[in-house]
Amino acid sequence: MEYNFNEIEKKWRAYWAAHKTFKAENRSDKPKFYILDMFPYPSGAGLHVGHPLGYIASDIFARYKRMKGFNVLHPMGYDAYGLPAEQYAIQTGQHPAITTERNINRYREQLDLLGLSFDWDREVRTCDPSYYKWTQWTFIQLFKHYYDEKLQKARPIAELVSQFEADGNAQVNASCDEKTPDFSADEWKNFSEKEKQEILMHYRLAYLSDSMVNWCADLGTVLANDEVINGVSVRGGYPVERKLMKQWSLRITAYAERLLRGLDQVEWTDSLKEIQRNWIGRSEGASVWFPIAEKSNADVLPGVQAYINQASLHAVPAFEIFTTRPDTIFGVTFMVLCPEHEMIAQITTPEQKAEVEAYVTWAKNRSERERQAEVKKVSGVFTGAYAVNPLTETRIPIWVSDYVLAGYGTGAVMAVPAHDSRDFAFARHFNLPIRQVVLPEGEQPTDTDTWTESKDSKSGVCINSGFIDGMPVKKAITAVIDRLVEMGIGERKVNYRLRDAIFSRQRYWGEPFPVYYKDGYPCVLDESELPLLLPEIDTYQPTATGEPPLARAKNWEYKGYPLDYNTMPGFAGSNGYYLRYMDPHNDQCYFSKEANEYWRNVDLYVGGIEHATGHLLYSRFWNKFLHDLGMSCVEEPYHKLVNQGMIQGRSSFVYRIKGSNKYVSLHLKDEYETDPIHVDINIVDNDVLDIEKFRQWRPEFAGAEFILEEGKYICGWEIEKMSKSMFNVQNPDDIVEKQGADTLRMYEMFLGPLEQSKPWDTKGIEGVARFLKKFWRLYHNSELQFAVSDEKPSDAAYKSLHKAIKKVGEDIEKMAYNTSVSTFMICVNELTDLKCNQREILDPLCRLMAPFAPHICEELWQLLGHTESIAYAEFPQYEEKYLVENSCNYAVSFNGKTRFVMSFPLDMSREEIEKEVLASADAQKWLQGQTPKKVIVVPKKIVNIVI
RNA sequence: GCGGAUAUGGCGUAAUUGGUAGCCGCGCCAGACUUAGGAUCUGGUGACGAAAGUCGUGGGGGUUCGAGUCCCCCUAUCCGCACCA
Repeated sequence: MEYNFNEIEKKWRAYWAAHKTFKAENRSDKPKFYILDMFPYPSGAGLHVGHPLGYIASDIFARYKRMKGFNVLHPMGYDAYGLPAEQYAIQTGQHPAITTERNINRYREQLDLLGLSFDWDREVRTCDPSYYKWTQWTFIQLFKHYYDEKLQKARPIAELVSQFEADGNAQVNASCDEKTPDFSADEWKNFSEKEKQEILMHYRLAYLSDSMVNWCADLGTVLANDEVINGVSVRGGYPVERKLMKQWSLRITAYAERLLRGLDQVEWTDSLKEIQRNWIGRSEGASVWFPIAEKSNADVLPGVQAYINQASLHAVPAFEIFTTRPDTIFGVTFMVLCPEHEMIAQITTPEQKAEVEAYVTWAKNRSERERQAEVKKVSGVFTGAYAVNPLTETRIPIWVSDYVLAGYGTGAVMAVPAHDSRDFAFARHFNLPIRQVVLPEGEQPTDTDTWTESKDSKSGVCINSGFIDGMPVKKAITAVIDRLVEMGIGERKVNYRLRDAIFSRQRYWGEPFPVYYKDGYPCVLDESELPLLLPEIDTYQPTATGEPPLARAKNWEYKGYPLDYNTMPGFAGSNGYYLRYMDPHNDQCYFSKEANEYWRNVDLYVGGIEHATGHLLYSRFWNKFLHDLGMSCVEEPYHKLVNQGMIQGRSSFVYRIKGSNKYVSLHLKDEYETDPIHVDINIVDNDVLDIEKFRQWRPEFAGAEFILEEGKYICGWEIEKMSKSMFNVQNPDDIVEKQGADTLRMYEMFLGPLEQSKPWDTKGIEGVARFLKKFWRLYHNSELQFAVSDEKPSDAAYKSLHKAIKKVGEDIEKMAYNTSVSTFMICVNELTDLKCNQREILDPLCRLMAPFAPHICEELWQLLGHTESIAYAEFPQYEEKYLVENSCNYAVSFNGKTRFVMSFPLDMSREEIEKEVLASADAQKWLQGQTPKKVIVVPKKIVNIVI
């Protein structure tokens, strides 16, 4: 029989489905292996060849692990909530559930064509009530917990309440908002219920607060920081502005340290870990309180300590700054507040009031985009007020400028113009003093007036710095912090760039919050009320009064109290999906303890790098929280993570002569003025345009004329993103139809290293198709009848097979599948040349290739007489004895340049090899009578003769 | 600006980790079978050269008997972060 992939693939797809071949059991004596793909958002466009790249790679690994005797969990599902379905609903009025369902079905059809060994019985969809019940449930737990800094763990909020009742909050060491007030036990007891709730909100891990959010008017919703790039939304590219809104947030910052430390325990690429480290942005330094100077015009204010001691710091007007370089405090010549800083109004002098207000208004109204675009432009205004530098006891002016960010540290900085480029630029622009306090090694102090930029101060010794003069930077940092602590105005502090995750979206297509409002403060539903179903509404727009779409829902209330109008963000559902796969049908709990303790965490996670700061951070946080609750037994959810590269498109172009409907072939185009026009790659073969199809392609090309070269129209090409608009999309369905799924699988792997981006070459796949045909023919005679003999194979055949087993085995462990495919090609070429058709070779070869090309291998496996699926057959083991060589080809080089090759027995001594090489005619020719200065013989490798 | 990665034929890539650069495939060239080929099979294919040979892994230095691989400097491209105090 000819290799009929269509029939074979159809047959085995049906077989696997009918036999539930890839069903994973939660109890097994086998070791477990959990291999997960980042589940897709089912878009309306369907899959192109780039999407399955990771799925195929993980599938090969899953199939390999099964053959190695592991109980493999390899599930798939859908990240089904999200903006595109809702945007489409707004445009068409169609319910997003309907379009989502349709897209999922299409995805499933396409995925099924690829022979992926998923356990579909475990499928999850984030928009399914039986799934989002647990997303809502986790939200409720977050609401009911706070983070205990001492235990480094989430604890029930009730424990916090007991502490408040006993001692107030002075002794409490918990993650909370900056503005959390201090209170005693008595005060707590006298608070009203509403006041108590407001206090607790400062501690909850899911909390409602007025926060500065990224408001995207075009999408009608707020966005999390990772959903905004360069001041515009990641989805759609709409402008984003800062706005103060009451929103749910998740206190992910409480976990910053654990999120950072956990990175040391996982096998991710360094670049990905680095992205997360940057995003978390830990910096060590000091928090320092600068007192506001009293109404004194003196430049030097001795006795700061006495001034501070007059009252507790909080009574003296003062503001807090964060610095990583407390050692430069003697170089502080002014202070800068961000325009949003709440003390501005309080400290600004009457004379400066108008100017400051104008600046603040201007700065606040600028979009993020404008602000970021004009980073180099210096702007600011003097408040008229002064602070006291507590160490120099001098009076320093307080300015307002938008180069200080509200979102980082305290929104206020001590400016050290000599050693900070931004402070330097500001000082120069407004003519403020610059004072050098760090002297790099080997330099002499210079007049700061002559400087054109700030001086690096990473290392060196302190100068002009009072008691730390002469100290190296590192020592000075400690010394200054000690002094500040002593004075009662500072402390060591670690600061993070990471912000809490804004968790509300003013959208319809997402999980409703299990929250109602009683007397104006939020309460969570009882767990028994879950899931809180997403209600039906008439239209998916905000209301006339600007309320989110859920405000349109009828009876959207609980026991007469209004329910929350927001829904959760797109990333909510994906946070814990990997846990739910372990026990997807459990309606009593998120997942059972047994299932979790068996599957533990994901051993191999495959997906795109685009989730580096979103999903991968939130999901780790979510899991750590569930770990604190004693539910998820392993703290890091994804042990090994591989980011697959993108498959780029190879676009084809025709060149239209300007102002005409005439097209000139690639190599002649420079003789004309032309415009390149994208042309559908389906009407181009090997860069040759099918002229007739081009004329039919679109009405405007119907009358096209051509200037040909050698009778052909040659198209130009360029590597671009694979996208419909560039007409360079390859549809996997078409390839499966034309070449087969096994060919597609192997070709995707053959393109290059998994983690690299590489273009899709429409021609290259034919080489893989030819290879599979050749592979098939190994098992067949010239009449194409199945013909495998039981004769003893030759040594050469054994060697060829075992070379391949060794290499492929090593490659799979490294996921270096591109070299595996080429190894198969080499092996099949060799066996074909050897006319090998022996069972002892072809049976293991079939198993070796089964993870890559499962359909054809199942078919051959059956022809070989096996009755069980090859999916659980034993992966072949290589035996060293077939690979032993008794001679080696030594490359003989002169001064490092290879000249010829000589073969010697492996056990030949260096001396003998040297003698024989030098005696050979080839060597004599190159020596030309000279005596070699030195001869290097590396056994089993090379001979190098130095002359 | 900071951090990370990458750079090898016309193209995608490979190189036992310091030891014969270019495996495998595409493309290209030639041949076979064919009425025909955009099918199939066989052989060739880094550049220059008639050949002997010379040159050759982004560029420049270095270490070494020997460097695509190690070290230093530079260039280009991609990615992440970016007024982060």
